[in-house]
Amino acid sequence: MTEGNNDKKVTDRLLHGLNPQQAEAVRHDQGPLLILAGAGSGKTRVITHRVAWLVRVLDVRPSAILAITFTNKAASEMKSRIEDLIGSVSQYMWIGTFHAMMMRILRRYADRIGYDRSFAIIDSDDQQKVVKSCLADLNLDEKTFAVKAVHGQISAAKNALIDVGAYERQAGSDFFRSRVAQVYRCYQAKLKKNNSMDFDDILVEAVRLLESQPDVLAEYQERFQYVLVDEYQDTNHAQYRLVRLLSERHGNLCVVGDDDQSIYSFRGANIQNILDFEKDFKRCKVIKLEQNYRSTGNVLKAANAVIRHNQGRKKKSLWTQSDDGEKITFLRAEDQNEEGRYIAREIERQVSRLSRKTYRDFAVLYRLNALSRSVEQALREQGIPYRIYGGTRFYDRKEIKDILAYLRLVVMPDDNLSLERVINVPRRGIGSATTDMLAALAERDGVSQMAVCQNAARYPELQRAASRLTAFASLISQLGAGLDSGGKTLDQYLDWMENETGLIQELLDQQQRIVSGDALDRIENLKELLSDAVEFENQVQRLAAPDETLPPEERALVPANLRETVRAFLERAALYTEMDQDKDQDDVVRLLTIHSAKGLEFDTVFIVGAEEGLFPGYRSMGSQIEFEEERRLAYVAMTRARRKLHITATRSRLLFGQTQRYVVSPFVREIPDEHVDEIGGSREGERSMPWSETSQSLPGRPPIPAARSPLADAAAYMAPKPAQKAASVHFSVGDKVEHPKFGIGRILMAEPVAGDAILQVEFKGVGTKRMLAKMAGLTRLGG
DNA sequence: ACCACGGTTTTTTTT
DNA sequence: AAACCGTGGT
Ligand SMILES: Nc1ncnc2c1ncn2[C@@H]1O[C@H](COP(=O)(O)OP(=O)(O)OP(=O)(O)O)[C@@H](O)[C@H]1O
Repeated sequence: MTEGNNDKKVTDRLLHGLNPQQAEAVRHDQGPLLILAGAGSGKTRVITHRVAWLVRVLDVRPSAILAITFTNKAASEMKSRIEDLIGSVSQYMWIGTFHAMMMRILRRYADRIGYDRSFAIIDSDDQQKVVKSCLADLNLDEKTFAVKAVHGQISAAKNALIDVGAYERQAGSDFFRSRVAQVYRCYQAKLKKNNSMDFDDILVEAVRLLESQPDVLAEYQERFQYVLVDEYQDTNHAQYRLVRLLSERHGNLCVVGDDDQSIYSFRGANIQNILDFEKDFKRCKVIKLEQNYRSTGNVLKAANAVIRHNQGRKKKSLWTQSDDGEKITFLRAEDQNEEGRYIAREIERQVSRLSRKTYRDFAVLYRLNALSRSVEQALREQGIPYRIYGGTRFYDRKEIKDILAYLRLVVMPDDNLSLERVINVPRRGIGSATTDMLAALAERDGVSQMAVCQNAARYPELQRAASRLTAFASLISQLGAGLDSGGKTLDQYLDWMENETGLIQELLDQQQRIVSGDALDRIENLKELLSDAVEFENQVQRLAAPDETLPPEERALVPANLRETVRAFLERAALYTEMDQDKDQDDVVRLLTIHSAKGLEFDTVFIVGAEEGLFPGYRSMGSQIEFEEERRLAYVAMTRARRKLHITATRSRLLFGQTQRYVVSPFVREIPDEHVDEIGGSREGERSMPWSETSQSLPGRPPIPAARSPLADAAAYMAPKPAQKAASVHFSVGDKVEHPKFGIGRILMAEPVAGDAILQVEFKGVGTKRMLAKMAGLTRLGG
């Protein structure tokens, strides 16, 4: 098949908006291809167009294409761009993260390597718990063997594809490592017994599956004629192995990346993967892209000047056609409050001006999540809508994890980890003595803990606790019945469950006793999960629509009933972050770490906390390797800006409970003077300038906190907030109501919460109760 | 079994 | 500063 056979219009369209090097990369046909290029040079665009080209011009079957992205968000963007280019046949392609793609394979074949195909993915929280219980089993002291450190070792080993046996051999008689090896062994055994994998296992077990099952390997090797990997500089060894395996048959592997943007070594990413690609894949073609389309001159030249200080990188000469644009503004602020106020004021100024900027044009980037606090506060005071990404994922909040654990328990009753999580949440009088016994009995009889609960009466050891355990087991089966009884949507089911389990009631009680100030937030989060479920079901329905021409193999993965929808929902909760579901059109300022900003771009970027010790972090300052990774991080941060870059540093900062004095980050000092305007002091040394000189260019003393605007309040929400169904709750204080259980009562208080309302109702002869209006089953009595 | 208290520890970055 | 852990009283 040659290009000549095809309509010139099609080829023109697919090459439109590409420079000659990009076009060359797109048109490349057989054999390995490395696209090595600096920031903003259109690498991602090349992958997208190349995929379209393969299908439209080279007549490659869409299902023969595997495209790996770094985040789920990047995957959905790529999907929709490709769909724009070639239409809905793009549905047949595999586009996603390594983890998401390997899950597809594992869901089909995990039984070949000793898992049930419905295995669960455990999150880092559960990972820690398992490590802890292994440490306890092995009588290892958590002081000497810090849970995080041990888990870090295990995770690193997995990323490097070192299995338990190999780790044991390597550890030899080394005191620490040999014990870690024991924990590693125990940890894997426990996961397997619980039919679970952790995040790393998704890759490791996929490798093991492919390497041990020749027919499975052959199937996918045959299938994937073309494999493309974006952000290749941040792949780890397991991912490298997967790429090799999957592309081996056809040899059409295209990887795209920038060694200067390798910033995930803490997660096992190996920059050598991209540096050695030419050696690794013989007859490899290398294309460099050198024109930057993203940033204005000053931004780009400054970033180039900084990254040039790194040793052992592949030299690139990035240039741009666009003019120099505005200089970078560097602010030396007195402290974090002034830094925050500067940002808030600057954003407000740009938005209210005629510069036609909107909030979504701005992003604030930082090295540590902890730095978001002060910025957040300043934005809130100015009434600027914003959203924070990172930190604790929405799905990782305690209350969300609790309800998800119930959900998992309903579809997989044998999941001991989930059972342990919720058996006493809310309080059911099942304490550690009972749970320990429960675990021991399950272990002894080789059954799941749920099975023991179901037959608790038959275990004399359980004594009086037996009835509580049976009650718990019947709660779960009752929840299961609700799942299969039909007629419910996912969000309705979740809503029902949140009440049935007593989780909501517990939070209501907590709120009443003012024990926990965030009980209300938690209720809101639980309600937010319902919105999330609505959105998820909509997506599922779109996929399941009869006009979607999915291949049978893929269609089998689309949930056909509520039970399957629940499984899919759980899987998404394990794999997705709020960033992945981000609606770009939401008009809010974005606050995120530099790591999570990789691959994104914004009109105006603020980099905060540019102080030595923070950025670069003091830990990295002893090692050249780590110091250079910090510099790459600076490079990534700077190159996110399209038009304007602000960098701020404080003289002293309150962080982690102490105020410390800081000097300006060396990376800032590496920017040539001609690209920078300084405010508030020099980037050099500590010649502390008299503050009064510049103070008029900055906001005055802290303003009296502005009334919190509703806009800001809504935006302070971490997760996207789709329109909630209009609450069908019109109760107001003083209404007379009837409750199915408590009888007649009067409403003392009504407080709106996330599309619902918390009611405080006084019932005759029963007392005061708190309940959520929608689920309470109240009827208003005509007065 | 649960809760309150006090002392200790934490802090990179995340698919 | 805030989150976490273990302890001892109820
Ligand atoms: N040939 C082109 N003409 C005009 N604009 C382009 C061209 N190629 C890419 N761009 C634009 O340049 C910007 C950066 O592109 P892209 O995100 O693909 O770069 P990248 O190399 O993946 O960047 P990074 O490595 O920094 O994530 C995008 O806004 C894209 O639309």
